[in-house]
Amino acid sequence: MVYAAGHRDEVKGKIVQSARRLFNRHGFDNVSVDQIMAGAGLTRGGFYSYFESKSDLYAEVLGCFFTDPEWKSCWEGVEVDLASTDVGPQVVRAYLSRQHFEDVENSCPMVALPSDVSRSGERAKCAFEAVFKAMVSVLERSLVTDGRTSDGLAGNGRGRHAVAQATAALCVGGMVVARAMENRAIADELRTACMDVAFELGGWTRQESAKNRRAVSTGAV
Amino acid sequence: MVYAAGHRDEVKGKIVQSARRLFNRHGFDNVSVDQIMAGAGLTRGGFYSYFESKSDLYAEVLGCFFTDPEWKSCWEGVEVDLASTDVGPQVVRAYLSRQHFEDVENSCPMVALPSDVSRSGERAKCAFEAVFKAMVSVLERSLVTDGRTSDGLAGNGRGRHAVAQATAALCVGGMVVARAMENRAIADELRTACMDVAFELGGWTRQESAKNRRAVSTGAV
DNA sequence: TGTACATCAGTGAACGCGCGTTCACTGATGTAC
DNA sequence: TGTACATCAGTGAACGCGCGTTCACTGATGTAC
Repeated sequence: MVYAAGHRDEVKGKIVQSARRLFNRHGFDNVSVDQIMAGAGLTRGGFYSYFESKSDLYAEVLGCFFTDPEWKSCWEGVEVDLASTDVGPQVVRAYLSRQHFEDVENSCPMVALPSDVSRSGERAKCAFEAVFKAMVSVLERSLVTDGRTSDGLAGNGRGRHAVAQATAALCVGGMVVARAMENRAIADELRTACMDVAFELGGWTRQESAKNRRAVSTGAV
Repeated sequence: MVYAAGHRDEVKGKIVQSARRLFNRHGFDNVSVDQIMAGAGLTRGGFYSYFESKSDLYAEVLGCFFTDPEWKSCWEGVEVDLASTDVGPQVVRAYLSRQHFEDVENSCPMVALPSDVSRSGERAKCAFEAVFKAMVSVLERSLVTDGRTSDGLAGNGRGRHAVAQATAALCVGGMVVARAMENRAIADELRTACMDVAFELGGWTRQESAKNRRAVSTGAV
């Protein structure tokens, strides 16, 4: 054996990570195979011994966000403990954080690539859907519905799931819109507004929410 | 004068509309000048007597959504009466409707092109921001906050604005995510969930909300 | 009225460029004998 | 131990293609005289 076992897997991982960063920043069509391979420390010729085509890589890149059990790649540097009981507020806070807003390269693909995926094929859409389902599932588990059952929204299984879905859509939508605006102050305001409402939807404490608002405006989160 | 006055404006409008449909469907980079001009019944050569470059056209296309005072291009075929007092629920219902979900060509640019815009320059982002501000403004005017002032969210000017911003982000996010998913049933479920929560945020009646749910599931809206 | 000319929106061939993809080759390493 | 060979990850020149952009040209119409 000329190369160590696992060598190919390691190189393939480097290519995927390079592609992930570049796709997040520039979109699928504005990134060339040359750039991806250069980002992995290689040259273009080797690409096709690892992937069938550029589209093939695209699907794999989107999928890797889901297969990563820790979702680390989404919010690198933001601590989220999935085993914690208040994982919901943690996820919302991390998702709508200034860090996630600014770190485009390591962003959640739902924020960086939604319109690209909606124009793509089945594989890309399935990967996107899996990421969204995972987010909804995490939020649903930590929804606080006590005392809110009377409003008919969060009172049963269907309602809990619906509220979790909407909360996830609110987080994704808030970030997507914030990233597409020119005025930074309005983008910050929007993130805060979405965080407040997401906390209300989740039934999480107002203190948490107020803490978030301060954190967003001072840039600490 | 060889051609009638207004001829150039009319032709320019045709090019912009052709570009709008094509950009919405395929994104900026996957549409060629040839295709745009063909869609307007012309050939490529004439393009540069109307626009400085393809990017120039892009900014103009995004801007035209905002300058259109009726937002007709966003929800063609869905009736929204901006003078009506319950314009809020109307906008939410139209925005999250099956028609808007399916009619990609005539879609709101915030749903069809958000990640493209976030990678674009100042002009595109300003146009996007203007569309979002217009939507927030419409929603804010028809928020019902009576009886909700005690919760501290919608009790003052800042709160009303924040709730309107979050409601808009929820509508945009719900549609963006729905379009990027593979499973149509889950996309429908998500639209319904977002509509219910948006109605709750707006303080609009539950009957309206229930009506929406039926409409979504039967495809009537 | 008729002829020559001016105007200008639109045409389509051509240019240069970058991209996705292919493929003959390199060169470092392990193996056979 | 030494020599010839096999393996294969990675290289980089080359191909074909489509794109954005340019430009000399066309042809329909109005105007001058």
